[in-house]
Amino acid sequence: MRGTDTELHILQVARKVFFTEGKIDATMQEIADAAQVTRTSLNYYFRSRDSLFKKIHEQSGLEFEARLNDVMTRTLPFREKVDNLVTVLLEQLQRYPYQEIFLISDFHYNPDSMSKVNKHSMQLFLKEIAEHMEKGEVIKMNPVHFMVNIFSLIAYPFLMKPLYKVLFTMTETDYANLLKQRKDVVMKLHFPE
Amino acid sequence: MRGTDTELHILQVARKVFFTEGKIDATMQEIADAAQVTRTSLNYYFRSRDSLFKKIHEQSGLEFEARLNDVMTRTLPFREKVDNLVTVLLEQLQRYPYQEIFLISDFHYNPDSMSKVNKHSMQLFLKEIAEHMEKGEVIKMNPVHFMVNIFSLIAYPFLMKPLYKVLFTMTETDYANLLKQRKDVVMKLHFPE
DNA sequence: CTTTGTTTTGACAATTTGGTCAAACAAACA
DNA sequence: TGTTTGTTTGACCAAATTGTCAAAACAAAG
Repeated sequence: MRGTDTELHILQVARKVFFTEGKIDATMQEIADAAQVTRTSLNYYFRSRDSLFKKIHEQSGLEFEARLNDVMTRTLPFREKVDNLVTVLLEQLQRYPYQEIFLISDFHYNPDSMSKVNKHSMQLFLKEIAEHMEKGEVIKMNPVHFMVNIFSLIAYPFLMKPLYKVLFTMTETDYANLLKQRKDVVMKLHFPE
Repeated sequence: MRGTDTELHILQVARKVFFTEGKIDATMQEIADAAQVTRTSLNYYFRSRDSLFKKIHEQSGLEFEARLNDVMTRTLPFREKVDNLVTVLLEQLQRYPYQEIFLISDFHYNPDSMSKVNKHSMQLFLKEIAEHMEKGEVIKMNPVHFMVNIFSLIAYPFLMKPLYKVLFTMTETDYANLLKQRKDVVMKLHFPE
């Protein structure tokens, strides 16, 4: 596989194994197999498992954060802004439903990994939410609750898919449809008719 | 330590390590230390790590499910019923915030572990929700969305506590207060004035 | 065709983890 | 007191996993 950028390829595959398939404790061998390289190659490109994981973790975190920042800081009518925010969330979770879980699990072993999160644009956005609540465009509540609501209502159904499919007796496509409707649910709950 | 019920003690400690502290891949040694017994004792009482985990998993699942069923089938005014449901959820997540996550992670390796979930009382409750929506007591939507909303709005903030504390720049007590307000948020969003 | 620097590979060592076992132990009992 | 029963322990082994290394394979440049 010379010539093609193996390093990038491995990163993408590993990311998929971890964050898409949710194989939280995938071994180097599993990742190597998935990427169709030998395990030794993994150590050649990335020193250790830890190093590989950290790289993916960080890269993914930054990427996601950048997209969120992007949406939150763009000048747009508030409702559209929230709409875009939800879209970004949906896309992200479609691709990497387990990323946040990893973040949280990892936290117990690297408690400082959170500290890098950029809080500034969130603070600005919270203020913006408050303003639009004043104007009556949005249901009134603590803006933090508003954000927590959006994240929760979108992310959790993705996480719990295996369980909820059974609990509510739904087929794969049923559940996929349900997920598609989530944006609508979120918007209707928070924006008064 | 004869006389005292070591087995039960170990179960409780292990459960705490797994589901409360979120140490998703705690080793036998870690659990042994936490329970202040030797690792060999763990194998004496429970054959293997797998067996120990399964026992906790199953026991916890049944316990939680029983509490949910209990609430959903009790005859009560609908609004109080939902109120109780949320209370049960809150208590459960207060104690074992990571239980559901384990369930999901585990799913990849034991896909059939979900099949035991009791779907009957959920189906009944979904019908009940629909009826009360007809009467206009609850915001109208697909009852499945209603349930997913409740679970999501309550559970996710518990899971994401480490991240959200940082993201929203909150102290421990600030966040604890936020969590206390979640029931109110859920109710206000779904029950019209 | 040879040289050069990079990539890939297989064999190996080190570590971690889970599980077994026989011996030691303590309490209950004959 | 000596025996039985259930519990605890430390010493082992086996399997899985990670990481290293030197040699081989390779592609491109000279």
